Amino acid sequence: MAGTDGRTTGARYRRLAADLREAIASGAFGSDGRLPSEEQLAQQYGVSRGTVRQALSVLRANGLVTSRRGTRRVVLGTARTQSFMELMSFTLWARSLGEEPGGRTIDITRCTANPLEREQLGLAPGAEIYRVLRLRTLSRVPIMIERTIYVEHVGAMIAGLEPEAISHIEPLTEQGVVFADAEHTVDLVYADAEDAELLGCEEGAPLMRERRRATDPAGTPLEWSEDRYLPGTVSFTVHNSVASTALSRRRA
Amino acid sequence: MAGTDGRTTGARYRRLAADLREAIASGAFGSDGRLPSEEQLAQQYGVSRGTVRQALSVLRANGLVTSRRGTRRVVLGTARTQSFMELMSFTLWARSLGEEPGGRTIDITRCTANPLEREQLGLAPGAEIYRVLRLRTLSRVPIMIERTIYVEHVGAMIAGLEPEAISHIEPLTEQGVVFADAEHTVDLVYADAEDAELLGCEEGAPLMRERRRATDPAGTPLEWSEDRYLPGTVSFTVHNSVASTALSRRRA
DNA sequence: GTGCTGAAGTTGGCTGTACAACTTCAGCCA
DNA sequence: TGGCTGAAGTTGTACAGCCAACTTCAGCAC
Repeated sequence: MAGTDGRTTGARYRRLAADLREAIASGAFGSDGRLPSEEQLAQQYGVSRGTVRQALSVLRANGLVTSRRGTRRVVLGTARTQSFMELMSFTLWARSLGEEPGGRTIDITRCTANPLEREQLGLAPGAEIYRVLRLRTLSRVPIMIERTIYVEHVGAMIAGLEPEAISHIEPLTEQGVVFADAEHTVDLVYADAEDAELLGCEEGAPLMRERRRATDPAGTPLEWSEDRYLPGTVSFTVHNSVASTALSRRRA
Repeated sequence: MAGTDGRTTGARYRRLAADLREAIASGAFGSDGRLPSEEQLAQQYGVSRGTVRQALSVLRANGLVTSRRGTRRVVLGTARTQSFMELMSFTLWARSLGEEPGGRTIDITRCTANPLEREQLGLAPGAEIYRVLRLRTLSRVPIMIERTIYVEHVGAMIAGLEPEAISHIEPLTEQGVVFADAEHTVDLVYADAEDAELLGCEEGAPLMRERRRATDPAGTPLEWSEDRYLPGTVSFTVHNSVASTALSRRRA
């Protein structure tokens, strides 16, 4: 809880957003959930109305408050949306749940990217990539199988890690690799022989699949991953509104 | 394509965003995909830099462009994110794909909400709701089964429609019901007897489930729906970034 | 009581300004 | 060649102000 909340660094509007998020979670805005007016918040926190609006737009995008011309904002929910990194990193996510994350690297190889992989990572013919296969556990129970391909310079860092390393993304971050954007696609697939063996299910059993393409701040792809979860272990939730939608339903 | 693009009404930043979206889709920013600076766009369109930034933040949230201090923005992708209403309305969505949407209302009843339903819609004990069960088809092929509960005054409108009505949401919109926010949760479930009969699959077969809670601009819940899709018919895609994340992974 | 009207309150939209933080790149120096 | 430095360019953050659009509600007329 005290990781991102109550922060003392960074932009003012972000600190303010964190403050307000905490206030909402603690039920500080009464039973009707009406927030103070932007002007009142501005005076209260000693910032301009513009800064307040910036902070509130963050909460709005996260589905925490409404916004509607003519009336004060009201609390929509206290839904704790995870940070971007908690979504990228299985390890971070597990820890935020209070569970013990585990990982076993089954295989990691360096090879030339095939056409499909080149397209996913935006690479030129002949480019080298790393393929990584890992089994992920939560409190020692197998949950998910992760097939990731990394761009060469990132994969090289991964290859330098111990096979027992629980988190792959944390070391990357420490070495200056920055993940900035990702596109996630969720659908349903059936376990192949490898999935079945590693996850301990039957071949052909249904699995939830999350495919993810992540890029750095410049828009350069860094990794492309296909994760397969055992049924009943996770679900994915997304909030959207007329004001902002990053969600889409696709025909398979 | 020409539904939301090239608009001539609404806020300036929205029109500008639509313009820029179109320009990106048509590849107007060259092979490197570098956008003009905010200042240049402001002069070009005769608006202030603030308005340009508002427009660009929309594209940013949709994953169309990067944004990074110090450098110009670059095109990330042309991913067509759907409008909020296309996500809410199966009918609108199907039409945007060029497919023929169909719907058959199996059952619609008015009754007293049980505790679970009351919680979902934020109702007081004894409140009345409408339960609607529908089978949805795409080009006459069964795709999805939809179990929706509506708040009383909305359900009453639904109940007044013909059983053959393809779209339920469009009539609601015409009668002034406004959907503003929604929270979607995607996971995997197994078909019960009813699912199996209606969708033509076997009992116990895996299905993709999307649960959705939608509210009006004031934050009042309007509907709560549980949709079950046959495997291989749809997938859900969401873009997120360090700047904005409305997505979260939940432990089941 | 019912319904209308208008004032007050609130958020949305747009402009302008200023500075901070960061990236890029040319040019210089060793 | 290699690396450093500094200037120019660009986006991020914050402030202040103005008006429009909308909601709410008290007060009034009927």
